[in-house]
Amino acid sequence: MPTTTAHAPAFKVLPEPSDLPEPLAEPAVEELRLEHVMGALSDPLRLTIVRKLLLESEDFDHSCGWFGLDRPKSSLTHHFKALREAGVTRQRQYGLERRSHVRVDDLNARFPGLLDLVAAWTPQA
Amino acid sequence: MPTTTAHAPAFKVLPEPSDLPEPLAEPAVEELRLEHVMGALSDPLRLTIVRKLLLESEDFDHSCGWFGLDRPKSSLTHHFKALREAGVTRQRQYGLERRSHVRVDDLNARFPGLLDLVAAWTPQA
DNA sequence: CATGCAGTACGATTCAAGTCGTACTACATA
DNA sequence: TATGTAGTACGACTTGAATCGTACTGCATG
Repeated sequence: MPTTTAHAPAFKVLPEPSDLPEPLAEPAVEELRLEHVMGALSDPLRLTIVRKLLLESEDFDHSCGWFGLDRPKSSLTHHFKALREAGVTRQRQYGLERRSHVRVDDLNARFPGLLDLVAAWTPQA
Repeated sequence: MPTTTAHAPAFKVLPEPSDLPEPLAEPAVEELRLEHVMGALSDPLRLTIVRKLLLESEDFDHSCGWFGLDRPKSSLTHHFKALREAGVTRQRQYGLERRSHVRVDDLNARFPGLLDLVAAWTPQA
């Protein structure tokens, strides 16, 4: 509690269950819908993102700069949000960066085999 | 076989490789694209159609009336066309009816496991 | 404190998709 | 030949997605 700094309303003093930042808003496992996941994965850029995470992530989260995608930042925000809202990726805020990883366990539990298809995907010639 | 009915301009005298009508235009197996298939399967009505074909078709083609979908005919045309153009279904013209079936072998060859996900899908509560 | 950096927020534009009504074709059959 | 049937074709409308520029926030570091 700050002594009496008139404006400051104690931003995030909730006890954290782990040392990781809280994930951004996302559907719970049981809320995952095949049609939404399919919709998220019907875009080549998003397939590229998810595949790269699956094949090269080495179990780390990655900021959207890591992907080396040649698109304006606001476009990337749009696509990463689409993936998160469909439940394909989880995003956490690490200071300045918002890092993503694929919800592998959740997706394998609900849609077994789906991620294998994404990993095997190759962009159009 | 009519003997010599004056007007008849012999509509389909091409030699048929089998006794089935020719399929309507569709992508070849090697042209199937995951993003297009995903896009076709990102719609609940189309998931309903494909799942019903997978679970209840008994290896027969089915006209679009068979599905009992409560939508205008022109909407159904739209969705069956979307499925066919993505390569999910094959359509053949049987006289008046245009019957559909899922391209099970092609899809299993290119995207193994995908149809299992569709078969396990259930519409939103 | 000024600059740079990672990313969001907002708004504009463009384009595709879903939805449907109406009109039409082609065939079957009463 | 008139009616019904299974479906397409076309056009209109509406909604959502993709695209991007610009402005902004919050933090780090010179």
